[in-house]
Amino acid sequence: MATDAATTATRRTPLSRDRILTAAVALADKEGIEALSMRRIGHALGVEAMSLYNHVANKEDILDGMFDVIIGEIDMVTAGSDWRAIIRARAMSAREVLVRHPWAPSVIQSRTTISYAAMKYFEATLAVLFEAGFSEEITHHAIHTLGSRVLGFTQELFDMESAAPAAEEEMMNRLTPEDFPNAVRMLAEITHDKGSVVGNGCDDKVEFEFGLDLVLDGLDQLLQNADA
Amino acid sequence: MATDAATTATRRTPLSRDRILTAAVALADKEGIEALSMRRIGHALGVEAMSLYNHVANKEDILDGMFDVIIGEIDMVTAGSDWRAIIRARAMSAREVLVRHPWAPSVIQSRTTISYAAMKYFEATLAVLFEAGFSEEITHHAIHTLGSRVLGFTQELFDMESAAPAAEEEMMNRLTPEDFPNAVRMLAEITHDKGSVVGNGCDDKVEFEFGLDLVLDGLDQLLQNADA
DNA sequence: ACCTGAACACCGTTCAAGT
DNA sequence: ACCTGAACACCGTTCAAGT
Repeated sequence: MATDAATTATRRTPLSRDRILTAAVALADKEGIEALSMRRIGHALGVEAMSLYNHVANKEDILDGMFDVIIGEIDMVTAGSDWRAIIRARAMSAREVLVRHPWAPSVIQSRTTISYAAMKYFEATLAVLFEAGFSEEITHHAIHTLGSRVLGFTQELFDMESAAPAAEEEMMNRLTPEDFPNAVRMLAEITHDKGSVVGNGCDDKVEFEFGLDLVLDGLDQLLQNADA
Repeated sequence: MATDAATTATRRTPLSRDRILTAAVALADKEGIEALSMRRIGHALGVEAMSLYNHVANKEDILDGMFDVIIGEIDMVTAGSDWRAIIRARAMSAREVLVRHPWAPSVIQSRTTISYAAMKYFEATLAVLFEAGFSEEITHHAIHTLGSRVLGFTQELFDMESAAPAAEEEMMNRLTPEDFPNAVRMLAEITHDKGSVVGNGCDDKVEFEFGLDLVLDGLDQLLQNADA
């Protein structure tokens, strides 16, 4: 209701990236991801589809933005004395966000680049694990295992080699020690065996086995306890 | 090269569901899932797109079939004395299949119905767990946790309530004790709290927490060992 | 019985033209 | 600076018409 000089034209709120993303998320929530088209997003905003291109690069750009909206909805709790409670609370919050937006897993899975917001999300999780005293190696394993559990992240998301070289370079340039101290710490320690399926120094098979064995160990323990 | 009376017309092999699925999988492997169109599948088979509709219902039907192809490629090992080795070998095989077909996770995630082949795959895993002596309850948890780890299965795949009522009924009718003794055993035991997010008697939040805590327990153990 | 030409209702995206 | 009409190259799908 506040009307300053810049927003006198209330008849039609000017388009913006944020408004487009908000409309896109609302449309996907209500009608499903298969109903999300440039034409229908435009319609929801009272505008033609082509107008969207003045504020977003293309549809992929919108999907990237929707991913960021999702990440922004996760409650990144920091309170709590032990690492476990913090990680658990964040994971439960992430799960709740995905339940709210059933289209999110498939959108996340289809992303080929990792955004700044996503990197920040991981940085924040790494910080908790390092703070707890986990080694670089175990932290690396843990982030893979938790990632696949919480957000359905797969190796593809971090397969930098499949990304455009320019995008990879840009990403690496943003990965400064000031901004991402924990990510840099982890990357510096993990061995770089470039022959593996995924790039980025991760041997996807090793990571998969780590998580699988963690689960199998847990199940085995339950079996032993039941027998006793 | 064997030419019996039935296959003299070698010039153009007649279309069939299998040939279409094989072509679709090959196309997705080579060009990516976004290149998979009815027109391009037809082109690969030297046929117009409309001809495909004589052998498959629609594109969704093709995607369903591709899921079955994927399942068929998993090596369902039965050899091995202990349950753990068997489950582990199957999971590793499933992972290998997904690496070979990078489009598979997104296709799996987008399926709304569960096929007979998929049900058989789960039945075979349930059999191993029951044989090992796991209770119905733990087996239920385990199948959820392993499912989300191995094939990226999410709750949606088993959300029968979101499926068409007719499809749900058909699925239930096929779930006979003769054909699916272990699935029936598990379903009979799990509590039916219909108010939950997913139907089918599963409380998705409980399943998520079970798997998450299994992982957190394992990580905590690693931390204790490192400190000692 | 199986294949297809033409058509319909959609897509994402570009670009010159409007204000 | 921002929006749009018209156009292009695609989609999935139907259906009457061909063989």
